[in-house]
Amino acid sequence: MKVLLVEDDQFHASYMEDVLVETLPEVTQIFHAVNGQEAEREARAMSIEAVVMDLRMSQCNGIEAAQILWQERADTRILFWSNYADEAYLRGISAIVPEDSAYGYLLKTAPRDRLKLALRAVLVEGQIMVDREIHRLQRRTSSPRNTLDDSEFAVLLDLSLGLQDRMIAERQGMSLRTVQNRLLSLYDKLGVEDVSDDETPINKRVRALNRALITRTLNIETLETAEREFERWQSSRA
Amino acid sequence: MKVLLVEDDQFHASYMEDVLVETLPEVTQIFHAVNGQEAEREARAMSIEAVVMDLRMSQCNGIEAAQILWQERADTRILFWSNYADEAYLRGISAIVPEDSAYGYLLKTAPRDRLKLALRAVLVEGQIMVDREIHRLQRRTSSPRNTLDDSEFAVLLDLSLGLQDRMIAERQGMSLRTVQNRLLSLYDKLGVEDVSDDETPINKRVRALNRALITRTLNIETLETAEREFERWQSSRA
DNA sequence: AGACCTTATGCGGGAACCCGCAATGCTCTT
DNA sequence: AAGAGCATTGCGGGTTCCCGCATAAGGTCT
Repeated sequence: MKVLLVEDDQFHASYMEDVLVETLPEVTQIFHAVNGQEAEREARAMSIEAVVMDLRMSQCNGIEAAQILWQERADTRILFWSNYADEAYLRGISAIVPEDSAYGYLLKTAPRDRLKLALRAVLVEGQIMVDREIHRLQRRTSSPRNTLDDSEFAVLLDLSLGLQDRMIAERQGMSLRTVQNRLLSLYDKLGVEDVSDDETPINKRVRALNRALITRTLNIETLETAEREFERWQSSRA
Repeated sequence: MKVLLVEDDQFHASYMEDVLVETLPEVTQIFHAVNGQEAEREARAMSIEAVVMDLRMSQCNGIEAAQILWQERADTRILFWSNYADEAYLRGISAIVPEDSAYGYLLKTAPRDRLKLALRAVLVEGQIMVDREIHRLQRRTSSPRNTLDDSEFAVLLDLSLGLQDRMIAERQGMSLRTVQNRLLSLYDKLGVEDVSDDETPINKRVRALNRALITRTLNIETLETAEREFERWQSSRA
């Protein structure tokens, strides 16, 4: 089995390589890439079917890279391996994972044993495996039922790009007023108060983006990805 | 000399420890911390005068930790050591560095030789040293003269918190209209177009925050820090 | 079936925002 | 000293935003 390791931190890369050879005797070759473009080239040239992917890299981020890999062959098995337990990453991944593909999401702070287990489960057995830390995070209830549903999240993405209500409505196929209702529930779930302590009114749109970032519902990579998707959508109609 | 190493990634920590003992025979003891609170305690208990500090950590971030250390003893020598060349970090540091303190900013991708040099220059010789990669970034000219001056940056921070014009004016001691002028130049420098390609008007405030994040003028840690500062400011008047 | 709840949508108004126009005051040059 | 240039501030108007109120459609429970 050939494995592609996409990781721009040399220490983490060599650690992972070490664990790979120790854990999986099935592995015959390990290829390297330090960003998304390289990963794409390598995977195509070497017909890779198992990948370990860092999420935060310079250039193209891990989620977009994974999307390209899965477009080319949907049965690619990918273990995402990240420093951060951002809800944004998990949402990004579940938005692009093909029907019955194998993938996993593990934190870099996971102990060696759990890493070994995840490597075998995902890359060899083709299972789906998500680090408990991350799963727990998704179900958190810091404020009452603050889990965003898909349409709310889509509106949040559009908002974060700076789109106005009218454009969001057009893009989401909603009426103007519905978009505004979504925004209302977004403000609620993100904990956007209409006034701060000291009777200071705030700009809710900006505040919503701020809160989404601080709670890790969004992160900067998400914004970049959303931007590119918006441009594609915009050019695909005219 | 006692050195405190603040770093939550074990690989990077052991690498740094390795380089430290190899490079600086002056070092007698190396203490460890994995976040800002620990760093504060250790530094106080051990009367530390030289620190190597990661910037992105869970809990308290590196810049706030440094601020506390410098408040307790202004002659502490700190080498910041980060994965990311965000302008936001550099601004955050230069905003809190005391008069003639020694500090440095180095990327983790820097080669071992440059790291050794920086360690000696900052921790032993008390010089100031900023990685060329970062310095270059600060002077970038992707769009014409897009370097924000201090007052523009302050307004950007307030905007990113979701403050309205009136409140920004009060906090910055400007008139309402002046704040709006600052916003105008912010929109200009951040490349906020009034319309996208396809005649799609946008929400400039949100767009400004979006652009600031994508260009790394701000990052999420900056937002968190700004939030705490705003709360302090707000409670210190009433 | 009828009461009830949730969701989508329309309407209207008050507040905030964006920004052109213009007046004032400061600095710098000639 | 006069004029050019820039920052600061006020005013006014057009637009967007936020949201209460009201209506309609569709689902659920008794």
